Amino acid sequence: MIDPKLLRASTAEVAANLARRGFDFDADAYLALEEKRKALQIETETLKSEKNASAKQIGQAKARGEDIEPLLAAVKSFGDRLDEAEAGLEEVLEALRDIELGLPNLVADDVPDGSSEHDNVEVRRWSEPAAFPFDPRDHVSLGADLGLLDFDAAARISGSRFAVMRGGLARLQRALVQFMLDVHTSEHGYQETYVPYLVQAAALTGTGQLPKFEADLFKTTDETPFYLIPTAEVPLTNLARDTIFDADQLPLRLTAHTPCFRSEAGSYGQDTRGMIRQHQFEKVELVHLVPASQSEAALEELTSHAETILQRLELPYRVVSLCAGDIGFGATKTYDLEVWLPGQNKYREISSCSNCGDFQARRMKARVRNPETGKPELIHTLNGSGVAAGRALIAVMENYQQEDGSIRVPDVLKPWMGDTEVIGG
RNA sequence: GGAGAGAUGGCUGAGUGGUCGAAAGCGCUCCCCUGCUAAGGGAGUAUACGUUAAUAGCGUAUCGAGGGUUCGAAUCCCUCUCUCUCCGCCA
Repeated sequence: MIDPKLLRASTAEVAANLARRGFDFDADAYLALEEKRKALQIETETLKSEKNASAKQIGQAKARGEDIEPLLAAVKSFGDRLDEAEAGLEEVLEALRDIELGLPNLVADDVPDGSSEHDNVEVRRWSEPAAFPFDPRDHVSLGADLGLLDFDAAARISGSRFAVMRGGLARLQRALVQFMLDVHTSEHGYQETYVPYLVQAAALTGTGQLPKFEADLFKTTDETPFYLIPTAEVPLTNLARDTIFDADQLPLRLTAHTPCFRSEAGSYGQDTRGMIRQHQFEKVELVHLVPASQSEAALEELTSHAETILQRLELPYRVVSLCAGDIGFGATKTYDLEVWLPGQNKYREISSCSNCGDFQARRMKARVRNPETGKPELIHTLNGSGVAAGRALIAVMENYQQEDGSIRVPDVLKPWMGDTEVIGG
């Protein structure tokens, strides 16, 4: 959520910032509502104040043993007026809340202009795509020939956009997860965390997936439904919900390996081949909870932590700074890591690292006590994939493939692969 | 799933319809006293929102959550959530 005070005081500036995203904010409608809110709130609170004073007088009179009948009569008329004012106020507040929850975060000043992914700016590149002495194949073809990646079986069980993996390939994904968790916990100072995969709507509202992106989520049909997490960002970041941290508890670095579930509504026709875009995939997530002053530096660090994984795996990648038009709803600035996929002959997103500023913290009331003033202040939250295991698996398959269709096991994964040095072949 | 008990401020814990945002103690902050330490005395010590130039005043809300009764609810009624104990079941 954008700071309501800022929204109120600097409506035009906020609208201009949101316009960089291509978001059309109806400032006039908002301001009209806000004016109504102000009038109604003042009226309501004044009436309540009068009512409270009257009730207090009655109590005092009664304590003195006086006749309270005349006072009672005088107070009767308050009820209806107050009910009416309160109902009106509630309606306006709800409308305002809908608007506020639907507004994306402000983008940072150093976010490049642009309207789509084509305008994203490459920040740096690591390593170079290897030259293959043969025509590199994509992971679908490799996996099928190995007999270890089976979309047909998945389709019989669950439908499209699911995968079944077997043997060395399934193990390779597990190795990737283990490797990533170990690096982040032992070298980057993250606390390994186990979290629920089913969450309440409030958690998703806290991180910003709701109310706007319900269609992208899987949801149970209970009266109070559970939602399947689309990313561990949701439970990890919500660990800060409704809490006031002591200054010395921050910064907090959390990591978790979870499956992620996405209905991918609106993605039909995109990446239908293979394992790039699935309803269910594995991911190691990184989350930082930091005091406001530290979030810019934290984004650089978090991004470098994700980069470390790709470097150790010796996978060529590039870092792009997302342009204003491509940046996610809750983020104020985002770096995407794009890994080289020889089978597709292009870079594809494998991690997205975002600074959400206080946008999520405000929604979930996550605060830290300022040691100097003693007052609670909103924290800043960051998240990033460190990295997506499914896509990392694809990247390893395609970058480590050999002419006979077998796949070499990257050196750093060997501790989890037993005697297996090559899958297939 | 069944039975019972409970949920109050940073913590402990009082409060069963009326100056209760809430006693008392602990903790914390400041001041005084004081060779040091210990002890002692005094004052202060929630959050959010609104109004405002203001983290000054003033107002509103908050005693697990949501509804209700009442002029007035931490206190009465209803629904829900969570925690604890016992039983059952289970990985």
